[in-house]
Order: sequence, then C-alpha cells, then structure tokens
Amino acid sequence: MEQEITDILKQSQLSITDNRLKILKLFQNNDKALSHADIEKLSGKHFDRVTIYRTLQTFVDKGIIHTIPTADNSIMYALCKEACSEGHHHDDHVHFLCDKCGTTYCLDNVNIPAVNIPKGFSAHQTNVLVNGVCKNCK
Amino acid sequence: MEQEITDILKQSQLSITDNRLKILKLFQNNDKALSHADIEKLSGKHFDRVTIYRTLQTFVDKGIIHTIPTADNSIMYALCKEACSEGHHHDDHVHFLCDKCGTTYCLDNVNIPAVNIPKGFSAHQTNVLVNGVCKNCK
DNA sequence: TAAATTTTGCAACCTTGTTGCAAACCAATA
DNA sequence: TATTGGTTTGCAACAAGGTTGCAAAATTTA
Ligand SMILES: [Mn+2]
Ligand SMILES: [Mn+2]
Ligand SMILES: [Zn+2]
Ligand SMILES: [Zn+2]
Repeated sequence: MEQEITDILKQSQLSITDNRLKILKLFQNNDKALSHADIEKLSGKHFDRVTIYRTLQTFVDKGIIHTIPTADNSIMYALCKEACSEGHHHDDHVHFLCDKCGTTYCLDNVNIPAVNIPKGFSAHQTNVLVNGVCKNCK
Repeated sequence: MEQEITDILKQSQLSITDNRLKILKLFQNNDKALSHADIEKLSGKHFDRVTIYRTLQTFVDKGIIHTIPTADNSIMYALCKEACSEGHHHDDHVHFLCDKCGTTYCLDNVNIPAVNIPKGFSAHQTNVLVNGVCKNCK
C-alpha cells in the first residue's frame, strides 16, 4: 500500500516527499472527492496552504487527480481511475453531489450520455453533474 | 420593451429601481450568460459592486435568472426562459461554453439527456455543461 | 405629502487563490 | 556517506471575489 503510493509518484517523475505521500494517501483512503479545505482539515494543518494548492495542481497536471465542476462554485478533486497521463485526462464519467451530506462521488461506471448540440457548434468535452440523495443518506 | 422590464419586476414583487432595470436590460440585450464582472463593465461602473451582488442574488431567488456551473469555477447568470418562479427553477437545458471566445450559451432547445445512476442514489437535478467551439468562432 | 419599508453605497472584513524568494529537502553522483 | 544541484516547501505579501452592518437615499404605501 505504502509502496503503491510511492510508485504513483515515481511513474509521474515526481520526487517523493512527505507532503505528496500524505495528500495522495488521503485520496486513497476516502472514496469521495476532496476539496482544498477538506485536505487542509484532514492533514491536521500540517502543511502550508500554498503547498497544498501547488501539490493539487501538480497532481492534476500529471494526470493523478482530476477536477470536478460543481454548482456551488467550489473545486473538488478526485483520483483518476482510468488511463490519465500528463496533459491527457480521460475522466468521462458522471459526478454525483449529495444534497444532504455534501459528498461528491465519481460514478466511474456511468458514462456521459450523448448530447445533441445545434448546428455550427462543435463539442469537445461534456461534464455531467447530478444532484440528489446518495446511497448513505437515503 | 421598457414596459416589459418593469412588468417582470412587478410580477416578482420587487420595487422598480434604476439598478434593477439596468441590470435586467443588460440580460435582455445580450444573448449570452453574464458574469458579475461582465455586468460591472457593461454598466459603466455606475453601481456599487455590492449592489450588483445583491441584485443578482435577488433575481436568482425570484426565478428571473439562473446560475450556470462552469468548469473554470466562475459563476455565470442567464435569463430564465421557462416558467421559473420564486424558489422553483426549471432550467432544464444544456449549457455550452466556447473555449475560444469564452461565451456561455443557454441551449434552450437541447434537453438534458437521461442518466442512469446506480441503485441507492436518487437524482433530483442534472446539469450538463458542454465545452467546444461556438457557431461564431468556427 | 408623510410615514414606513426597501434598496443602495460605503467601509470593513473574510475566504480563496497567487507570486517571489530564501531555506529545506530530495536525488544523483563521487 | 558526503557533496552537489535541482526541486519543493513555508512564509510573507498580495489580489480577486464575495459578504456583512449600517446609515443615507429611494421607493412604496397610506
Ligand atoms: Mn470523477
Ligand atoms: Mn441556461
Ligand atoms: Zn449523502
Ligand atoms: Zn465562441
């Protein structure tokens, strides 16, 4: 397990630091998306705010995590499970936000449906965000 | 035209003020979504920042405009065209963000496709945001 | 018109995110 | 293992975006 985490960093050609190991572990131990604020709390305020911002950005750049657009204008981050790499994300799944507990889930098995856009427009990427009540809050 | 705008405010039981008339007119004259910053520029800095924030929030509450979640974490606002009312929005259409010009469109005629969510989850609302190139930038 | 209510502008504040830079750290080499 | 060079970190300072309390101004009601 510990080994896995260092491997992910090595494969992305990132140096192994306490900070990166701890933040990556947080994502692996939580089966949901995390915000910058979540990470600040979960890490016990051990790391500087700025370092967390930079680490998250690095992970996004390297294809380790992806961002999730939310209706309330906060950025959420979650582990990439498909074959994402530096500069190329392929996180084509639906995201679910529970209105009761606030948890954001990656529905990795739910594909993005096709959308008919008008003539003249050309689509590049589609984001689908579903709000509702999750399995734990039902 | 001028009459229409005051009617909208009256129907929502809002006092008629210069501020509200001007902001509402901006939405009617622009066939695209506007951000707080857009409104500040378009209004010629005539109104206070805070007043614009409060006016937008009031319009959202009254069902006059709706917010659009964007991938770049900025809030966009657009006129509601369907029968939205205080506390009840029904803006079930797809939104399109042009990667070239940055314009956000309401695709009012493109319905939200059905999404199969897993058992245990119950959906309440679905947001679909498509990125790509718009008809003007093609 | 006058009173009651609502809206506005201002100042002050908060949250979130960014940048420059020196110190600390990590990885590679001798 | 010690040295070295490049990378990462923490700090301070800053900037954008957004909120709150309150008195003055504007609007609605009577
Ligand atoms: Mn995801
Ligand atoms: Mn819309
Ligand atoms: Zn829940
Ligand atoms: Zn365009």
